[in-house]
Amino acid sequence: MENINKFQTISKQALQRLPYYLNFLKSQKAKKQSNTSASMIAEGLRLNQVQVRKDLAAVSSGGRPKTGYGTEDLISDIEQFLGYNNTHDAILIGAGNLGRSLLSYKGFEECGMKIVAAFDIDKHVAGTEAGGHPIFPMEKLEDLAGRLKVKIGIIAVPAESAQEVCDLLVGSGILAIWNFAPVYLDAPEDILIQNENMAASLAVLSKHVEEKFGR
Amino acid sequence: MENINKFQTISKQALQRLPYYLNFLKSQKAKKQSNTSASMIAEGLRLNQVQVRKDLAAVSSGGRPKTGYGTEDLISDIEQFLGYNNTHDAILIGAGNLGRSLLSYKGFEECGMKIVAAFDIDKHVAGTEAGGHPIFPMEKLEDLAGRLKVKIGIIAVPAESAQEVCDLLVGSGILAIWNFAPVYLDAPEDILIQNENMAASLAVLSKHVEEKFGR
DNA sequence: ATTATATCGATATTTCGATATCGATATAAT
DNA sequence: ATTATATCGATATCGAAATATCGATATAAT
Repeated sequence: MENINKFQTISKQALQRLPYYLNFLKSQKAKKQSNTSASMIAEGLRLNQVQVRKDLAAVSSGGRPKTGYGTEDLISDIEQFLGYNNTHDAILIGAGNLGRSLLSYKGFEECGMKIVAAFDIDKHVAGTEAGGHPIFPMEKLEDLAGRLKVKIGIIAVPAESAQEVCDLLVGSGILAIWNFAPVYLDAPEDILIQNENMAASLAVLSKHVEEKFGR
Repeated sequence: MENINKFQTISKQALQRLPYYLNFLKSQKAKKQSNTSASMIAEGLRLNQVQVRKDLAAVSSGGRPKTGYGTEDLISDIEQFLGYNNTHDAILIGAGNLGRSLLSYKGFEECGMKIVAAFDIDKHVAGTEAGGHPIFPMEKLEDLAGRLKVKIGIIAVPAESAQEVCDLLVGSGILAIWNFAPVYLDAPEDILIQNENMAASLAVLSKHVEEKFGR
């Protein structure tokens, strides 16, 4: 059936659970489980049944009483919803330690993102390549990003230059930024900034250890 | 039902904002700003004033009307609170692409975490080193982790083996796990699992692009 | 000294996500 | 065919986090 409300809003939290469902569903498929219910996912991932059911309702309408969802159907509904099928191009800025490992990571494409070019301020780095991606000097960014109509930018530069790079990206027509620098980025409201801050995660970890273990 | 920790007076969300405050405060310090108010932080990070004030109240009591907080005092209060001062040892499992770049990342120590050893299932990898850290075979994990009294484990293995590694870590007395595998880990309730799932972040990004741009 | 004001810190309100409840229904069992 | 039940999906409730409001107070300006 058609999803009637195509502008249906799903919460960021729910969105972030979907990849976990996907992973679970794929393991179900590997086990030849042709049907999977919301309750099974909830149990496997130790989540609340209703929460899973609500999340799935936003993505698929193929659920049937007693049997649940067709495993493969649900997989493809989620992938469709997340846009894994039509790949978005991305550019990466900052080919240092982190940048290079992102460039050589092979898992992005199956999540619908393809890094098409990388840029670095360092003239010695520009001209080389990493993970099969060419690295260009920063001066080429605006022109290339515009011509390739790239919509996603990945910031892997040091904290000090992150805002500058952000401005450059916004100026080049980027719609979403994946920010690996540990700073808040100031950008227009319609630009999505997704922060991947290791320090923030670490804060949760070490606080827990402090509390459990005293210091 | 929910195990409320009475000593935990701060939410996970607030905890994750602290590193951003820290970064902002350090840039203030670099600008010779000896005092910083909650309102300044809120404006700089585009957050709600009250939210920042509440977060700060949980970590410091040095705020004064009209002047705000002493920049350096607040920095050290936050660092103290997050445990950046007394370093926790960690071990990393899985010296593949991702694992190796985590091993060579230099920023963890200033956040109070030090990777003391790495492990890998592959006999060819064990015996080598990465980022100045020795890599041991998996068999040595339990013994080493126990003797070194390590409390943090970092999982950087493929999805398939993540649960197995998790069990091993829990058995070795680990208190908190930083999980880079895109799977839900089943562990006792008092073990903290902090998931770092790139696919989840990507989901948010690409959904945004889909919505803004159509296909 | 008096006044104005920026900021803190406490309390109230709102918002939003998580959870509980319950009726509807497709399937399996009898 | 009838009945039992697992599951869906909708609605209601709950709770935590975000935000608004406001009084108290330290500092600066007059």
